[in-house]
Amino acid sequence: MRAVFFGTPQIAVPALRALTQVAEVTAVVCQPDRPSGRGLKVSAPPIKEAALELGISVHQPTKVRTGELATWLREKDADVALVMAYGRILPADVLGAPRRGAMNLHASLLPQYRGAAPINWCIVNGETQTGVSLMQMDEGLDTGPVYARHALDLSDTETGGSLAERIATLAAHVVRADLAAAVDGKLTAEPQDAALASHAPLIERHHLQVDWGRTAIDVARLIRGMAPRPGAFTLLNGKTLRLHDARPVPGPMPPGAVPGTISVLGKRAFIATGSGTLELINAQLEGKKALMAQDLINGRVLVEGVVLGV
RNA sequence: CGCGCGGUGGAGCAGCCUGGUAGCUCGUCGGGCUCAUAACCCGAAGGUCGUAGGUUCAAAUCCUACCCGCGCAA
Repeated sequence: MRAVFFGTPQIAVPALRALTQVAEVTAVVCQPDRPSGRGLKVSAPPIKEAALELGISVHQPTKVRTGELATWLREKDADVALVMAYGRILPADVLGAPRRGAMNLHASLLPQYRGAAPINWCIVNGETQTGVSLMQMDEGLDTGPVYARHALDLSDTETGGSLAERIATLAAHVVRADLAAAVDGKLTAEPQDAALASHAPLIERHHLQVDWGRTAIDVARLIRGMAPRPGAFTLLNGKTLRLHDARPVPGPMPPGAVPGTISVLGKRAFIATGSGTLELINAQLEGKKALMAQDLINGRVLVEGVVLGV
């Protein structure tokens, strides 16, 4: 089997490595090197690094719809294009270029959580299960027929980061277990039931700001699902306070506390919410490193009675 | 040259603007107190104030350069 891999970030690296075990990977396609980070230094996507290490040639088209990419891909004479977190919606001419088209590894149990950020949103929404789906790509957003779904149980301590690692590993397993059969036509792709579909949109900054009027459980899920990146946040005296870890604690709310109010008890910090109390475990003030609650208390970043969110 | 913040005993911070004795909350070690504690009291050790220059009688503090960490934005 000859394959071309499309992907960009770290999460797709294990799948690429797995693909090299079950197919001849003739090329890797990823997003161009871009200025990024502090100082806008140009940096290469993790998939590029991995591909070069594996001795595979890398293609980084700027545009995907000019027809050039489709022509390039046709010349590769591949049986399949395997796509995971490439970062661009591929047009029909590209999808149709390999003999068996393009297949996608998606980090959810489709048709749930179609879209850009299924890993984060499923934790934020308190799901107990998610997984990886292998599907035949069509022109829609994660709408193609599904060959296989592999499920994963979520604990109430799962974070976006920990789940991303598990998803990456599982995706690699799916490549080894199901890809060849799908390409050979031994697996049938079942159409998704659109009535059951849900959407996991690209995360924007307004999604990340905590609303202390929500319940402690909701806030904790938001923090966990967005940790460690992109990270939920609140405001502390007008500065950004990124929230890395927190958990709801049992017991009644302090009477009459305004949501967002901090109370310091010994070495621990508690925050009143719209319903229930949240213990802050780890947070980071802008310009500073991430600190445990005790350090924030010692340094008087967190003091009794301060209200978060303003 | 994208914008901004920071580097002070083991941890987190204050002090810097308005140069002149190293401060606070903890931790550690020793002693004491309490039926008990998210405790409390007494004492001790521990710091080239990121690095290198400069200004000055005197620099954590003012000036210059560099190194490192972080937030935002992409």
